[in-house]
Amino acid sequence: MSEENISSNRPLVIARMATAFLTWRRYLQGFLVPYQITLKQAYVLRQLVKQEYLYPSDIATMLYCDRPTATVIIRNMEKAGWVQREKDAHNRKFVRISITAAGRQKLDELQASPWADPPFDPLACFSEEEVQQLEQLLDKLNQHLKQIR
Amino acid sequence: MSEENISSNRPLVIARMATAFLTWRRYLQGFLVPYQITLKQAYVLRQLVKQEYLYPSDIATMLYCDRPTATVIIRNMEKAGWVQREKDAHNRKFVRISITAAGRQKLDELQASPWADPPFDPLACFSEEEVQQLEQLLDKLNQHLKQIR
DNA sequence: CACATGTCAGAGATACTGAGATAC
DNA sequence: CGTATCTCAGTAACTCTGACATGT
Repeated sequence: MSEENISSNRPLVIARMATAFLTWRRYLQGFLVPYQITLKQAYVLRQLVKQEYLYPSDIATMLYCDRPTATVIIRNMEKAGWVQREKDAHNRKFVRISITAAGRQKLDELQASPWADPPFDPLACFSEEEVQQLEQLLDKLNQHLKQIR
Repeated sequence: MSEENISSNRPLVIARMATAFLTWRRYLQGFLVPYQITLKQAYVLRQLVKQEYLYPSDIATMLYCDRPTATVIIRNMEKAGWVQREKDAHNRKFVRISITAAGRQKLDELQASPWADPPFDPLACFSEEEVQQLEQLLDKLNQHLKQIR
């Protein structure tokens, strides 16, 4: 998106974040093409290895999507055999999503790909100080944007 | 996307830009729901009033998508009656996309909605100086990311 | 009952690949 | 001929709305 792109009049700043984000996303996605997996799915796998299990609503939060959307994404991953779902015995209105052996194997493949360690460093143009500056500004922004919810 | 979200290991910075961007996009999209138009479509309309006509490849660049994707988006807008396509008389391999009367009317409606002038200012948390800092950092980043192409 | 979690159905916009027609 | 623009077909993932079943 060249300039104001998706956003409204004033916040060209957000448009620039969009450009950077989308560029980076496309770059990473390119590495995953041979592996028949999407970025979101790969991200979920990466989280599941650390967590033992997650609830669908956790995944929705992580992926920044609605719960019905998360259901679809989880279903696609279940079809691929990477995750499984089980009723939570302690609270039966919850469902535990956990990674399978096939899912672990898939993630291992991915970890050996450039996706896990991209040859291009997006922050190479910055000094350490600038990185911290940017981080702080973005944190402040996201904190502010929480009011939107 | 809560934290590293869609991105790879190191660049949590980009993940934060994703969060901000997606939050803002969802916020704006919400205003457009009653109008039966998407953000991308509204953005294209806004550009077309200024430009008299655009080529599909221009639109692809603006929307940060491939040309086939732009074709689909343009087709959807043509179905809705907001744009029309004509062969470029000077260079017949080009197609001119221009806004119709119905498209102008639609955009007029939108301009009266909060989409055109959102009540929430995403940058209200920043001083003028910080806004400029952020802009500069983002420009630098995008400049750097151009090497990816 | 209220509330939250998860699912389903359905629709639609988006995104990509691969191929091909057309024009320069 | 080589290149660029645009389109089409087909596929698939994502996204949302609205409704609903279930469990606390």
